[in-house]
Amino acid sequence: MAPQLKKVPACGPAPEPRQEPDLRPVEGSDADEELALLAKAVGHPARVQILRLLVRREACVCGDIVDELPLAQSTVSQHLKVLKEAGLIRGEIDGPRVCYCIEPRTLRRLKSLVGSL
Amino acid sequence: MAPQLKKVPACGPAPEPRQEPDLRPVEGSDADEELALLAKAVGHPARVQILRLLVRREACVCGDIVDELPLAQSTVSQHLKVLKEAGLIRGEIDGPRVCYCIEPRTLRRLKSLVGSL
DNA sequence: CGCGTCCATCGTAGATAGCCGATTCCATGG
DNA sequence: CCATGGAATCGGCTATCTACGATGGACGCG
Repeated sequence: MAPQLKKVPACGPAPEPRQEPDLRPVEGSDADEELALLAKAVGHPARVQILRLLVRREACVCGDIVDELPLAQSTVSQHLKVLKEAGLIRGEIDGPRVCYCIEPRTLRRLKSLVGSL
Repeated sequence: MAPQLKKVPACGPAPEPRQEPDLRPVEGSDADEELALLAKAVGHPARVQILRLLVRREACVCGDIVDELPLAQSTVSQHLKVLKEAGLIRGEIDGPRVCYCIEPRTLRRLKSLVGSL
């Protein structure tokens, strides 16, 4: 049959199954800046909700996020942009839609930085 | 005369040596809100620096924080207020000075919430 | 008492964040 | 080709953040 005619979600849940140790330091002014940047991105309930959505579903949802949140489409799009700029999520064009998924590396990085406190 | 003339730092490093498990859930809309609030408080480099300072020194520093940061005293005071309102630090009056220290419970809570992502 | 120290708060100004409706962009489907 | 629908961006408004100097209150010392 066709190679894939199903809903292959464009951005897979695990493009890197083996976890690199992430050599960057968790302290120092650079790390402080990085932690502040990531924390700021997480520092809004809607964005936490989006992150949770994307973590929960291994697959990446697209505009379903808009339906899930009590916010206008444009507002959700802005929150997605913030998360994307922080490197916490990734968006890929999947045909007519856009597919978002978490960036596990950055999420792990955030956990490391918070854990270092 | 003076009950204690030693430099007892007013807020000890461990007022609760045994760690309660913290029964609150790490998911749900309440948890999302809580995580967003804490993350927002951490979402500034100066505040990350302050937290690091207070974690590093088990003892609580007071206005030394001002000397440590390249900011005006009033600005530092505001950052301290933000952290205090988030419950991440605690301030106690220690004679003529004010003594700040981290609130280990809240910090642990933050780690739990971030870890749940 | 009067002074100096330490810290919080006030007032202000500029920047940023959050929200929305309206518009634009763009890949598909007809 | 144009039409459609999902998504990003624009414009504008309000609210919050960040920073600072200045003011004010609490405390200990001389």
